[in-house]
Amino acid sequence: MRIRVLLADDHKIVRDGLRVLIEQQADIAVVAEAEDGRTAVGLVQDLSPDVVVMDIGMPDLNGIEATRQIIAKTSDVKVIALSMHSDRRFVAGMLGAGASGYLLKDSAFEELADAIRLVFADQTYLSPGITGVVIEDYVHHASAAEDTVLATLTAREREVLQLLAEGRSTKQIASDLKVSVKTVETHRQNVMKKLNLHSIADLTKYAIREGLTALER
Amino acid sequence: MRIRVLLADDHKIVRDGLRVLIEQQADIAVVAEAEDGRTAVGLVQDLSPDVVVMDIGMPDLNGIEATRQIIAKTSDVKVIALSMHSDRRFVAGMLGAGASGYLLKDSAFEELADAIRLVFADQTYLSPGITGVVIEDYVHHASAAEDTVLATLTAREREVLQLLAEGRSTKQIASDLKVSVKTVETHRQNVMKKLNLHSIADLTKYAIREGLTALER
DNA sequence: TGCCAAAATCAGGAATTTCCTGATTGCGCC
DNA sequence: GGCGCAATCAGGAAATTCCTGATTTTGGCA
Repeated sequence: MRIRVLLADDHKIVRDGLRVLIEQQADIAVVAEAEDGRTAVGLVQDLSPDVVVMDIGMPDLNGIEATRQIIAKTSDVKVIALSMHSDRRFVAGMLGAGASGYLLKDSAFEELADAIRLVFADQTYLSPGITGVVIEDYVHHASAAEDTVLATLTAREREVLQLLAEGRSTKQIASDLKVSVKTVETHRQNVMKKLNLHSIADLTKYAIREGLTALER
Repeated sequence: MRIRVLLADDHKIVRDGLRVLIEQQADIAVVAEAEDGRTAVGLVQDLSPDVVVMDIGMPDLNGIEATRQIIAKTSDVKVIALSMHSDRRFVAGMLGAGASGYLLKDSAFEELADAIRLVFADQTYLSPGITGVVIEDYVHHASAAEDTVLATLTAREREVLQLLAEGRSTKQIASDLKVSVKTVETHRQNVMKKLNLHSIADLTKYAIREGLTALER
């Protein structure tokens, strides 16, 4: 039986490439692809793959939040982060969310294949460039991602914050999340109160600084 | 004889994927890879490939500048831009530098293969999502690579944009500028129309990119 | 297992903002 | 003198925000 992998990355051409590479491995198979975090969470529920290869910078629901939700809901699935940056906040965020591996996109594909096998065997894998960051934080017992106030936001609040910072209206968000407008409002108000911010502009800047949304379009 | 392609992208795992995909095509071959723009320029000199597939966001020498140099030095080579964003500045920059194609990373791989064949046959290729931007610029004879769209905003509009991006409410801005709320509204609407943005979050990101407001607090 | 606190959900109603259209005034410029 | 553009403002419907309060779900944990 091959190791069943779910690919989550917002760029189709990147998924196309990874899929072909993975399919060349006799012991690994791609069972599905997702182009955003929310889709990934749903697909994991439906298909229970063995391993999720997760990009961090995705629209709608980012990789960290998606990982948090996946790990919370599913016991057995492993997540490998596939990221452009070695920024400590992303590393700490993904590992804190429960990822078993962290790979830089600079890596050669062989590393990804190895990482998939390792995490499937209940081990962990970090890109060489990442281990340094982790060890440093460990040594300074830098309580991981957490000094950030972001930690005080609940998962749902972070989700709403990200969508707001992506330019969605309250109504759109309510529809995306399938809850009422009033609920979304409440979440936004709680976020504003917790962060002591009072406008969408300030929320957006905060989200950018925290890596919840990208500056580019 | 296969079409000889040079791959330039700063993420090895992405190059790995693209290479495998391309090698599956009977009529296309990858002759070399570059992980930054400067290396790409050198390799084109040495190998004179038929087509260069060029990422835009690369270290050292970005894709736009690299393309400019390649086109200047080599007569026959074609360049296809492979980019994450449909931002008009990147599109205009690459096309202005002499690229024959512009593909979004959202695209399926088949599009890239088609694009390679097209530009090799002296034609051009634009991703569907890109054509709109180009046509719009063309219609408004927005002389392509022009200085930032910001130039098209009036002084008053820039002023309002900045205040919005700083988190002020419409009412506050009206009071600051000593004009009516309605006037501020009109300015904001004009800004949104000109920039084709539809939320305060997007306006804020734009203002940050243009240096109208700072990310820090 | 049963209870508690936090999280998530929703509502009512007043104030504010947004959205769309249309209008007026002043100013430079050919 | 007329034209285009910038800046100003209005009306009115729709949407959002702001504030308060309430119910249901959920995850520990004693």
